Amino acid sequence: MQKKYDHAAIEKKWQEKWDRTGLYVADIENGKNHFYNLWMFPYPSAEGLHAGHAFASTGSDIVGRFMRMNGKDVFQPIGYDSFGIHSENYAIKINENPQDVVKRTTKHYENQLRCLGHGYDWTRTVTTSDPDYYRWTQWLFIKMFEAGLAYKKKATVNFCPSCKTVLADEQVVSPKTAGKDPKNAEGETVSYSEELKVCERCGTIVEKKDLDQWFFKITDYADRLLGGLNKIDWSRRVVSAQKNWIGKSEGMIINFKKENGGNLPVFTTRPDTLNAVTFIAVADEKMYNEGNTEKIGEPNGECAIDPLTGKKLPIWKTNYIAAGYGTGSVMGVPAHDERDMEFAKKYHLDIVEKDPDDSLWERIEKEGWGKKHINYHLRDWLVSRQRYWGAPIPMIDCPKCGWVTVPEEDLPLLLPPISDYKPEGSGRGPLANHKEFYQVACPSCGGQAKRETDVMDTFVDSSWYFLRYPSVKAGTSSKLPFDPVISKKWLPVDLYFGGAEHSVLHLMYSRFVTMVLNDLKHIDFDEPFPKFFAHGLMIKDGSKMSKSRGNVVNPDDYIDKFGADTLRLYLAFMGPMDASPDFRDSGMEGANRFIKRVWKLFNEKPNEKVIPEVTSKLHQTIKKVGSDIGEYKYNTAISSLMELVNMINEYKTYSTEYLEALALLLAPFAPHLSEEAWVEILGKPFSIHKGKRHQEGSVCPRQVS
RNA sequence: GCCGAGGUGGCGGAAUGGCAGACGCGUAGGUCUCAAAAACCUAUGGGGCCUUAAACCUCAUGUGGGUUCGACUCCCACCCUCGGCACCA
Repeated sequence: MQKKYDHAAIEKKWQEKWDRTGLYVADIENGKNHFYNLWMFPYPSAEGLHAGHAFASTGSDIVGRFMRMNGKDVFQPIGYDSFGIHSENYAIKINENPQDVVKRTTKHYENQLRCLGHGYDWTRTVTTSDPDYYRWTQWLFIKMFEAGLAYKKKATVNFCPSCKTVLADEQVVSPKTAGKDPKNAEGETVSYSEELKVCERCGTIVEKKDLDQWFFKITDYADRLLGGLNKIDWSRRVVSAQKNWIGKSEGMIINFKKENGGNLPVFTTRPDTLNAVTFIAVADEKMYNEGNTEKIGEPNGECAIDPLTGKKLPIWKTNYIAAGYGTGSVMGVPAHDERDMEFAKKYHLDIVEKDPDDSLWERIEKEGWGKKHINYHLRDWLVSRQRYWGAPIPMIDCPKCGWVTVPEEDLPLLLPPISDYKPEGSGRGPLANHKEFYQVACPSCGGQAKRETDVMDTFVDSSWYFLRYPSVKAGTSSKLPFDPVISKKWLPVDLYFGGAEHSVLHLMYSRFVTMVLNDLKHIDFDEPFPKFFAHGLMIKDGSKMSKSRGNVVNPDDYIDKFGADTLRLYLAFMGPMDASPDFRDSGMEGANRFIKRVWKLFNEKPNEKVIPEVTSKLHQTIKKVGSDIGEYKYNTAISSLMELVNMINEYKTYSTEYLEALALLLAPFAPHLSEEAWVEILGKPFSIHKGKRHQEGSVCPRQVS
């Protein structure tokens, strides 16, 4: 009687042994053939990991296992993006302190991740809300400030009335992108319109406010961020999204002289159409109304002079010019611009039909009317938040010395435990109610000064975490954010695996921070992720799996019922990793059937029957599995394994050669089953995940010859 | 409007110039069983031909053209879906 495959016992057994023997602990100091395999760390939510996380993390784990078996020293770390509004909101909801909630949720995540059977190095984890981590986030802020790349400025910014904090431009999106029904400040759902600008997190329509805020000067790096895209191997849609966001336009700034003196500069990408200009349009913020596409305007009473003809050009105040872009004014050329045409028709302005003249580019510069200019859509990164659960900004405002950094030896600047941590929406963070926090002596002159009471956005925390993993060591506190020797060896990340939803958020901020740290000589590379793979988003019942839609699938139930190997196999078999798979229960049975069939195969009475057809199929399969993993097409790798298994069964050729190879090929996808077969049935030395040719004490004959 | 990805059975998907639909799900029939489940076997794109069977014919990869001995695949035009940007001058 053949024994049944007891997935629960077998998976538990190997997970414990892997952990006990440190199978996945990377040799950071001595490893030579390094492969830094990184998956975007999750933020620990109350609900725990859902099937989308399992899909993505399994996709990353398969590559890691494959590389390890091929002799790479794989470093595959994991951590938690535990600081920030998402964790804080949940704490508020259940009326607990975020510190306690995070302790619980990270533990839950760890358990879930372990149950999936991923090969993480649990000796080097990162938790962004841990003082030993965020002291270095504060260090980063100080470095930014010292380099002149952090500044506080009063500006018109986006404010979310529900989150009661300002947002970065990148966190303001269309309702479609947010994946939520748009809501007004009172939390009522409003009718959908693509024009609406909402908070990426909660879907609430953002407000404009004039507030004093901290920015990072990412615009200084606009051109490098754009240029760097050409030298990295990233999914095209992400490259495209970053290009669009940076939004480079090449043109000219032309200085029109006003009739009564003074200049009026305009930015244009079409100086060759200067010969058809008939008016000047300037932005008027009072007329500007979000989402209103009806063009309105009125003459401001002045005129500018056309440098070509000397004619007077009326200046109009309008709502169709964006104040924050270019110079906030444009030259109106109805003949070559639809919007100018629409405006000119409505207000009966002149329309001059003239062909564009390329020689104008040169002439305008020669005559001194204007000069070439490159404009970017990208704005500086707003990093301060009027919330509690984040890294305090390490800055002190002294009436005498101005803004002074907290001395590095005083880091971490601890986030004090307070009970009134809920946001008020007053434009100030909860720490602003705590004198004992903000009343400090100026580190420079010793006089009475005031500490900044805003905290940093969670995207600052995650902008550098990948630098920390290799240098961190459990149970030790650090003297540096990252060790220069270790970083030189292990960074940049060899393969970054994650979702495309962070295209212009985390993925751009990380590139920016890396470039800055490179300029400051802390690291010797300027692209953190030379290879990034964007997996698809998991779909359930036709829409993106998300908590707000209530269509999340908890992987735990499936692990209980079928085991992690079945779940992994099912997730990997659904389609190519960059597609968006639709989660269905029905397919799970098929994956489980395959696991059981393979188990049965390993338990057949061995024979040494070798059939050329099967051998040939085996070799094709070996080739295909390897190349498919390299392209993240696990579905076809698995289907070829299924074909192989079908053929072995058909011919009843249970030879050791076939079974060993099958176990090895299956190991990245179903690590527990293959380990059990390898060690317990085939009698091979632990562990299959070291790969056949790289096991201690076992030398492959092929390698000897 | 601009940039990017895509469109193939009932479903997920395979095939990137050479037998379209691999592999899997589902469905139908069968074996086993007192029965069911599980497992296994067989069939499974549409239409046609045929007493039966083997076989055969024909249509079919979003639409319309083209290149080629041969096109899901390459070229041109268009339609639709998804992602990003957008009164950005």
